[in-house]
Amino acid sequence: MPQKNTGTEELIKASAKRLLFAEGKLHATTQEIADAAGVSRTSLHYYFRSRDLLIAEVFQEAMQALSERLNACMESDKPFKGKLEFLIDVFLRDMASFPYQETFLVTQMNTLGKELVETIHSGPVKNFLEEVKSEMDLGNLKPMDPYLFLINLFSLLSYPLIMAPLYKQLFQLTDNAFSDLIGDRKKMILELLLNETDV
Amino acid sequence: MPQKNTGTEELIKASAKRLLFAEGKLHATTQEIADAAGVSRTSLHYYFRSRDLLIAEVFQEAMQALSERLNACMESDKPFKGKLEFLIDVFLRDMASFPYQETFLVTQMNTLGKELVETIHSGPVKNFLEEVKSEMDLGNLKPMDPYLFLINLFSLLSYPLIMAPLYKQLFQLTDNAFSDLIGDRKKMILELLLNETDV
DNA sequence: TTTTTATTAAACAAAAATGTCAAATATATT
DNA sequence: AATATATTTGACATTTTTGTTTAATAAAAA
Repeated sequence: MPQKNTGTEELIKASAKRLLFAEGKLHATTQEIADAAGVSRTSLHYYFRSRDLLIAEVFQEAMQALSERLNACMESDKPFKGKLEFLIDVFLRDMASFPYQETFLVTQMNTLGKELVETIHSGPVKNFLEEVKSEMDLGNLKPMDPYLFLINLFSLLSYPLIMAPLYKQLFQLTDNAFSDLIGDRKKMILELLLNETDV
Repeated sequence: MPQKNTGTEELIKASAKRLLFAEGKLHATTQEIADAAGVSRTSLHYYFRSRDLLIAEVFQEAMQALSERLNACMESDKPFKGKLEFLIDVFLRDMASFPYQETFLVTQMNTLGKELVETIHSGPVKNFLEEVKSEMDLGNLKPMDPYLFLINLFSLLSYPLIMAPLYKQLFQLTDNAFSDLIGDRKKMILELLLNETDV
């Protein structure tokens, strides 16, 4: 393992993430990853020993990052609606660059066991859920199980970007037509989830 | 290729679909598929010549089936709300048995080109979208681009089931707790999408 | 400059997955 | 029952992917 840091290790991980999360090549080979990083396949082994270890590391980092992103939004020092908007902004941006990240995580959890991740869970969710509950009591949100509110929120945020190729095909929409369609997703989501007419 | 029909060919396809769509093993090997079907790997080659051809056939069938399911719901002889409920029922049932079908389709479209599917598109969507528009004009639905209504609908239907393992982990929910949560999904979706309090 | 150390690469080895073929088994037909 | 045909299998071959080793290159330290 290297002691000096030339950035190659991070470059390889970043390239792997690009292939896996951005392009949706969920089983990119070591060769493809090395090519994407512009290094030889041997370097990949030098830094990570095996494909499995590289994938495991990428998985762990993605899981950790997701959890932290979630926490950062939910713990931010804002009123509820501000937190919500922050969360939407953050996750929409993330989905735009890495639409297949969640898909990767889930398929990994399916093929491998869940041993890898048993450490990870998002703490601040509970507090945020309390806030959601309060907002419902205040009549600002439709009353429902606060977990469902969150799941609905993430559904509306993520799914359209994950399944874009499928719906472009089924609905016969061009790339541009589709982009226009989901262009103001934030507004759409807020209108749907908040009990207001003007958000 | 066989002339008599002993069901083996269908059995192999069904087993492949179970692995791919139900268990989310998006790159099941020929051996795994053959094992799941209880036949030898050679039979798989006898019927499909190669893994690629088997996958292509499964892909095509799934795409076709999806499109037809969509059409059947949208063309059904019911008032709008009936169609909508029918569609929700059909797709929720489908998601319960094959949660990773859409994921498979999309990742295939990403790795392979889109040449395979250029024939497939859902015709009756356009008519249904007209109906959606009418309902909006009548004030029964929040006004928005009708395509967005559809995409929101599918998001709420599919995403929670696709990402179940991830959210169980992040929210620290048991299988039962999660099932309870999304138990009455239909009611939830209708409440969210329709401009009524009692659906 | 030489010596050490980190990094990369090319060649090779091993493993895993796919694909082929000839023979065996089962099924139907006469 | 004998023959023909459909189906399945086991053994082998090929290809693809992964992993290792050894030597070359580049960078830093002495």
